[in-house]
Amino acid sequence: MVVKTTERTRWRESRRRSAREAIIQGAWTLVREEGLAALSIRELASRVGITTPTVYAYFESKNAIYDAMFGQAAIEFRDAMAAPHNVEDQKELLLADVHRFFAFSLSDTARYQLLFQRTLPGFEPSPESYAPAQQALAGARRRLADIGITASRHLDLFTALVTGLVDQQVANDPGGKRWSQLAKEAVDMFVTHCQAAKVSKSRLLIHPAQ
Amino acid sequence: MVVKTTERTRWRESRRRSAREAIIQGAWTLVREEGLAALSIRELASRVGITTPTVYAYFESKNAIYDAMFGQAAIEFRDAMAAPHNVEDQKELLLADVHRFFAFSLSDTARYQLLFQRTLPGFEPSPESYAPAQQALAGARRRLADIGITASRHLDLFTALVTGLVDQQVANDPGGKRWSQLAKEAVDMFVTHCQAAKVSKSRLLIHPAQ
DNA sequence: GTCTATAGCTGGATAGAC
DNA sequence: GTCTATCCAGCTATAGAC
Repeated sequence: MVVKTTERTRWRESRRRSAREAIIQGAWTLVREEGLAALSIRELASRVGITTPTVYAYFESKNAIYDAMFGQAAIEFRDAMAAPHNVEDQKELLLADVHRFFAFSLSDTARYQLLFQRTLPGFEPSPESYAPAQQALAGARRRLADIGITASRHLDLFTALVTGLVDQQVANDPGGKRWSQLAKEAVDMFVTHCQAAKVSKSRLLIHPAQ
Repeated sequence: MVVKTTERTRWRESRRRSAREAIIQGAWTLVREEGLAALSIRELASRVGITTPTVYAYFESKNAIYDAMFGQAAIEFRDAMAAPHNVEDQKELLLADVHRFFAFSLSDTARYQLLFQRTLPGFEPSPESYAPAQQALAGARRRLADIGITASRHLDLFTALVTGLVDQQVANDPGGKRWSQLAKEAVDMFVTHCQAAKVSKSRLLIHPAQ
């Protein structure tokens, strides 16, 4: 009861800023501790210091909470990837982006799971929540185009390579760098391959009979 | 009631072979239809034509059912990957393995999810169930060694690349071949890269002073 | 807006008769 | 081994008082 009182005091303080924000924050700490799928309205309310009906005063359903979390995470992702770099070389920029993706993913694996793995049964993000993530992917496409990689199959190969590395890292060695340390080698391999493909293609254009 | 009767008839027939087998089969059809996490003992029992206590006569818990499914899937995986090939070239063999992995994964995405994605909260396969999968991974390691790729970082790069491609395919285009058609290009890229790394390393050995 | 109280459901698992 | 009946816990969500 005493504990409840301090929680409610905290609640009233945070209300001055935003009640929705406070609930979302509680949801994040909960899923970080107990897993993304373990979000429970009761547990969430109890931790934030309110009751379940109050949660429903701010969100119409549990999936609405997931959607708000997704929207927040997508904005964080876009902003993290859009921050300016202090290198010039185009290939270095691409590698820096990959490192950023690793850092973003590993700094909060629950967020990573929500954003990039379709693991919540029955949940689909709303278009509004999804939009910022699409902007970030468009940025990646631009980065590749800047070094002359535009073929759609190469974009697909790149996403598969990078998400494959990050997935392995998150799933099998979340605190280490067994796969993240392969980022540079992987980007080198990929860029070399794409440029070689381009050269052989231009040779074909010069000597079409070959 | 009439329906129940026919289900129980089917049950008695299947009992002659193996009760556990019949329950596992029902579990597979259930998770294929409703998702891996949606396995429910009640629903499972109802579909197979028995009651929940009967299920507990054959499996001590729900996770024991998952474990039996995992063990069966791991054996199927090992056998699928170990079947003989009818090509000779070592690089072709590696590519054939990748194609087999795609085919195996896409032919049953629930099975893929159980075997290769850690998505069930609280479930860990027992060592006995896991063993066949390890044998298959050892086969992949041997295949890479046959073409001179032995560096552990290259094994990690290879698994990340292949699982990345398969993950994208399973998650975003399960009926198509948007990523599976990149298998050959990806394997070429990877093998070329590893062999180039080897050449430059041997050069360093010949001229250690650079 | 926030509470108490509870509806209504589904889940895993078990007791005990047969 | 298989059933009926049930326990107990958890969940989302809501009714209605204040």
